Amino acid sequence: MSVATREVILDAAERLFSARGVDGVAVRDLARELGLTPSSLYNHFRSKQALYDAVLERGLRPIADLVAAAWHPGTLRPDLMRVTIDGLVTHLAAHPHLARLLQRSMLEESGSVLALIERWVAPLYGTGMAVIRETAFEAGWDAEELPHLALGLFGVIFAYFTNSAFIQPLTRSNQDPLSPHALVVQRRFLEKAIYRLLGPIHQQVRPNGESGA
Amino acid sequence: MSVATREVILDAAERLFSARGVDGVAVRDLARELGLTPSSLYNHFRSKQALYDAVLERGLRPIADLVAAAWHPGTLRPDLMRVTIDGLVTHLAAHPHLARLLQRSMLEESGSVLALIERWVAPLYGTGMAVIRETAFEAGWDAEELPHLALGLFGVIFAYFTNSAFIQPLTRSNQDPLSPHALVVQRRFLEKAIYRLLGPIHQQVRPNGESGA
Amino acid sequence: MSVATREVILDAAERLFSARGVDGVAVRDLARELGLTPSSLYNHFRSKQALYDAVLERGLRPIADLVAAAWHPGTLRPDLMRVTIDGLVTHLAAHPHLARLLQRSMLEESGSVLALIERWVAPLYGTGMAVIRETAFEAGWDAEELPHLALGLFGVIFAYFTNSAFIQPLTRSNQDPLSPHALVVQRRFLEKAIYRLLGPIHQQVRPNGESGA
Amino acid sequence: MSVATREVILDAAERLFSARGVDGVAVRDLARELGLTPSSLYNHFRSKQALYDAVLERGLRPIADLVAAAWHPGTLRPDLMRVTIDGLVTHLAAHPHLARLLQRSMLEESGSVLALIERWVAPLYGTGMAVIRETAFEAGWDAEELPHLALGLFGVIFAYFTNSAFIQPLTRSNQDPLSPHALVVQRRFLEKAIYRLLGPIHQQVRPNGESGA
DNA sequence: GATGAATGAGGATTCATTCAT
DNA sequence: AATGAATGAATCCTCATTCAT
Repeated sequence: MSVATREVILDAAERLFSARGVDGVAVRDLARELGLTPSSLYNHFRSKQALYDAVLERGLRPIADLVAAAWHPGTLRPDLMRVTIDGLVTHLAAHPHLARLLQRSMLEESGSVLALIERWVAPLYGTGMAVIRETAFEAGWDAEELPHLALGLFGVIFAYFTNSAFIQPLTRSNQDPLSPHALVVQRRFLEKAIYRLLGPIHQQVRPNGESGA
Repeated sequence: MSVATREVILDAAERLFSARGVDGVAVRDLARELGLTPSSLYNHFRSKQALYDAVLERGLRPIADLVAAAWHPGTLRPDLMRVTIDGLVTHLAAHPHLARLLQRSMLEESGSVLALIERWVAPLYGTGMAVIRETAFEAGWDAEELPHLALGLFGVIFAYFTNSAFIQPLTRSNQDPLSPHALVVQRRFLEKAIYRLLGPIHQQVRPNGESGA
Repeated sequence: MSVATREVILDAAERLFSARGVDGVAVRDLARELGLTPSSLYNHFRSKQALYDAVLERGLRPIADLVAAAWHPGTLRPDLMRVTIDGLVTHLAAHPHLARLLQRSMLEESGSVLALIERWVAPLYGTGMAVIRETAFEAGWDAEELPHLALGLFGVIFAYFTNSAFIQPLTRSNQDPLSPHALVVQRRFLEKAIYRLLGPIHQQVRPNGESGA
Repeated sequence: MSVATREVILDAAERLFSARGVDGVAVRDLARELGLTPSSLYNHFRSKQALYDAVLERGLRPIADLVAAAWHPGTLRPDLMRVTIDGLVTHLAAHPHLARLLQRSMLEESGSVLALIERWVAPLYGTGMAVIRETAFEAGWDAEELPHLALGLFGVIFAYFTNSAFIQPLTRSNQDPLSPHALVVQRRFLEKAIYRLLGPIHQQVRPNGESGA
């Protein structure tokens, strides 16, 4: 029973934190959302910060796992990449608050987030870089460009989920950015985009006119 | 004198707001940083919110201008794109807090940010979409993919400046992500990446095996 | 079994209350110290206040008894005094928290402490005054000085146990103020001091130069 | 003006803290007593603890000064002792809360009080011990008894002011323990008592029968 | 322009206590 | 006897803002 309650609390917290930030959510609000008093909440989590940590951990661990699964020591097959991307999109769509939560935490500067770096993002970044390192050279990237490429890929992949809710009012279409169709398009877009960024150059023409051959 | 003071205040506010968010910065902190009392600050700005608006306006207007300049009604020359990217990178590097400030504001949900959308990001998004619309079709993108592409491009371009400070501790190199050399690399990376995403497909092979013709 | 549990609880409560005061000890702390939950504690004591009362009663009753034993209606033999002092020192040394607990309760102003006054300290004070009254006149004290003398004696006798823990860091010696030797010295000191204060003046010279004769 | 306000606040705080302890006084109560809101109080003192520290400092410094004045390097004239005692009684009577405040602080265990020990009580204790050391030997005290004597003297001197308010309901007389007459008596009592404890033994008979010669 | 003082509206957290199990 | 969950009342403190000087 306890674990269920915990999950319910984490759900609400994830939703509110991702929407308004940790500081933007009063424990009172969270409690009201749960039909509890603030004091009762403190019987489940020692502090708002601890609750935030738990939310981050629960949300980020699957992402880290997902990315980690893409890396099989020795053999990195390119088709694994697509599977990973697909999994990622599916996960982010299933947990619509996650991307914003992650971006928020990356903007914070509290000591707790530094711990988060160590625990969750570091392995994620490490794996990502390993994947990139094995693919990027024959895709025409220089060694010193790799960290930039990594951040760029992060941007391409996450920006949609992080910012589409914000952008939506600007587009004429009133489409839900997480509708099945929108997700199909996003998945297709991501595959194409990442292939262009990480795939072999073949006869691709470099922007500054050098031929890829 | 007044205008100089105003700029000094805006500088400090931009730095603090980008680092800790609007809610994370107490007027007290800001005043202390400026060697003033909170009361004195109110001689310059009617409210904290007004100060935040001014910071956003001062920071975002050049970006909007920059992008707007890339769009000459009728003729969209591809070389303008590179100039625009260059200008953008230069501007973001010169105002290292801007990207974080923008991302923060895109995550907020206050009514004031909705106003911001109308005033700054909407034209920016409009222009961006116009540019994309003229380039993307012969680059092999479908119409319904364009909004996804727009967000993706936003991600590629801004992610470096938004998150590099966060990522830096993870990389072994103790390089300043805003050092001249790092900026050269980022500029080069961005040009290549955007060309890959927006340039003509020529004989590029599509990821799912369809020929580009 | 019940009585043993009760004693264990009272022991812990006495220790914590004397160290941090009633308000300074959360029921939670007390429970944790006992390996219980706060709720469980309430199976043993109706309220924190009731627990405090019990602690005071258990701690102060022996003192009251001790002092009461010194007074045999009619004959108050001076050697009984020394026995009483000895017993008091022994008791305070055996219950190192008692003196602080008593001093704390004398500083409080809650209604409950007023009840405590009636029940425990009043007879103690009464007996003490009776003893003093029978001894002090031929020791050279005036009638109106007697209450002052009573408080002075209380101070001499209890100050060591109340404050030695606080003073100890100031003394160079790292001696435990409750070590057997320290107690021997304290006992000797107290006997001498009380004899000087309550003993016959004989040829003692008064401070202002009047001869005692 | 500011300094006056500060004094007013410290006065009220001293009164309340001494009566109910730091934890027993809500900032709200203190503010109400001053005709302020709690927030306003925080414009004058950074925290309740800082206010408490200031109260202790203001209250204890004169005592430390007083005792320090009794010690003239080299010559310690016994008549200075009486002057010191007189001054102490006068000061404690003029600041009726001080003794309770001091006793309270000696019972606390917070880190702040440890700092207090270093700053105020340590020199006080040092000077006291120096005085005692020069007087006590020919008064018949052994070296190892001196710390006990010091605490005993502390008890004799302070107990009246610390506990008289508590004891008063027990005495029949409804006399104010701080009335001028009561203070005269207390002063006389203290002089006699201290002379008995610290004066030369002459032909005094030791309690255990040893002759003083 | 600058500032000290005041304040109302929160906001996180603690705590003693209850009650159903 | 023990306990997990719930809670109302407090408590300390922060903060944006105002206003008289």
